[in-house]
Amino acid sequence: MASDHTRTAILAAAERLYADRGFGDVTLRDIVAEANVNLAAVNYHFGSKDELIAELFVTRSIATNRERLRELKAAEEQGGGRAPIEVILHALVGPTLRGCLGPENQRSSAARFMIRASIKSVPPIRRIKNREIDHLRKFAGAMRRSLPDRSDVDIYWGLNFALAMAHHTIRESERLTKLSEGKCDLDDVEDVVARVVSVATMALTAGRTEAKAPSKVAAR
Amino acid sequence: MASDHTRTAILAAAERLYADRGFGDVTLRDIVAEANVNLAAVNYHFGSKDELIAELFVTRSIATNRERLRELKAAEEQGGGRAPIEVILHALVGPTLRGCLGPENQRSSAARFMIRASIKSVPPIRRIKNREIDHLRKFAGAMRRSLPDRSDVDIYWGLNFALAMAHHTIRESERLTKLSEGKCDLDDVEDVVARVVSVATMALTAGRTEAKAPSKVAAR
DNA sequence: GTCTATACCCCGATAGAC
DNA sequence: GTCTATCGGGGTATAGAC
Repeated sequence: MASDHTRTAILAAAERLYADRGFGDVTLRDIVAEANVNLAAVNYHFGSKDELIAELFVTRSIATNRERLRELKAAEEQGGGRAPIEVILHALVGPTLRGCLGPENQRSSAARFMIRASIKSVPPIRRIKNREIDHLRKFAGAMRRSLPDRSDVDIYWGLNFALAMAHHTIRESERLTKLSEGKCDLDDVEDVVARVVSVATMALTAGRTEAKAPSKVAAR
Repeated sequence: MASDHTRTAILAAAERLYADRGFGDVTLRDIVAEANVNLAAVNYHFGSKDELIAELFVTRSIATNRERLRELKAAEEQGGGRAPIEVILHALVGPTLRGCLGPENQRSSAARFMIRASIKSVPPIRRIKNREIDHLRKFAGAMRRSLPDRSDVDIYWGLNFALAMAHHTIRESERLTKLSEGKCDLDDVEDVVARVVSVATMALTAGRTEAKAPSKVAAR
């Protein structure tokens, strides 16, 4: 209880510093100085630098996944076990986008930490992401129930593209702002969510893509 | 001439080792051992570990961008300065996907290096990517000419989503394979290209997204 | 169980001789 | 251009104090 003051102080200091300066530029010595604890305490409580990062990541990650499933479950219950595809996609990408985007000046250090994590992807984070497959399978199942005529392959590609748009937009938000000279407003989170959901829905509902066509288009 | 044998040997060894084991797990000492050169030679020729990685990345990156522009130019000339949107998108994502995907067993170490680079994104690589904005602007221009009725904002979002799908599919190809239990065939590159182009085209040509709608859907 | 002091080893970088 | 030697600093491991 009072005893994990050290542990908590390390987590708080680490999250703040990582959010501000990234993983590579923050040393454990920086963190322990900020938290006013001893260097060895990090290894005692977390085992290694990577596992400290992992701990921060999972905490936030679990919260997002819980919110995703909450929205998904609510939607399927309301629809009698079969939700509209837009609503499923909304549950999939909404929590993630809402957790990382939004007005810059009010972005929590937790949010900025998650953006860094999206970009850098150190080993422990990839490990955790790979364990997320079971979580994604639940969405694949809901999508299959929503679109029973669609092939599994199309479902998976739709899921992949939805996540692609959400994560890439977070990862490269700075570049998109620069490229569009500010015309793309990344602070309007609900607009971004709507755009991603809209495109992903089209991908999943449009007449079969004639994917196998050679399409030698523009091949010199 | 004979003098840059050292330089070349370092580049070759570095690319191979980074492709196999990633940036974090390969030390300069590993590289110089593989290349049979002296440790200090790396800093003499490249300045730092990061700049060595950057050199490898730009070489490959420039080749891809050249191919992209070649396809774009050919398409616009053929269409009298105005190419179909599918063809523009094909020129945008085709070279990148072709350079990183394909049958696993025939993937060059250059290709595997670029996949690592897509995932890890060390500082020098992000620096280079930010310089790519001018390159992307050329595609935005072509897209605007192709779809003159579309707003700039929609053009930029379409461009963003096209790149998102391409890069995310490369980054997370392993996860998609696992998730779909092999049903999504990432070795069939032209199929992947066709899928990305198809979805991005829909995103850009479908009736205006009613993006600003609050869309309180599923909000508990 | 917690926390501290300290030492270890390896990494990237550099200086200076050749 | 190339090499040897070395430096500062990073993460990690351990021994022991509370």
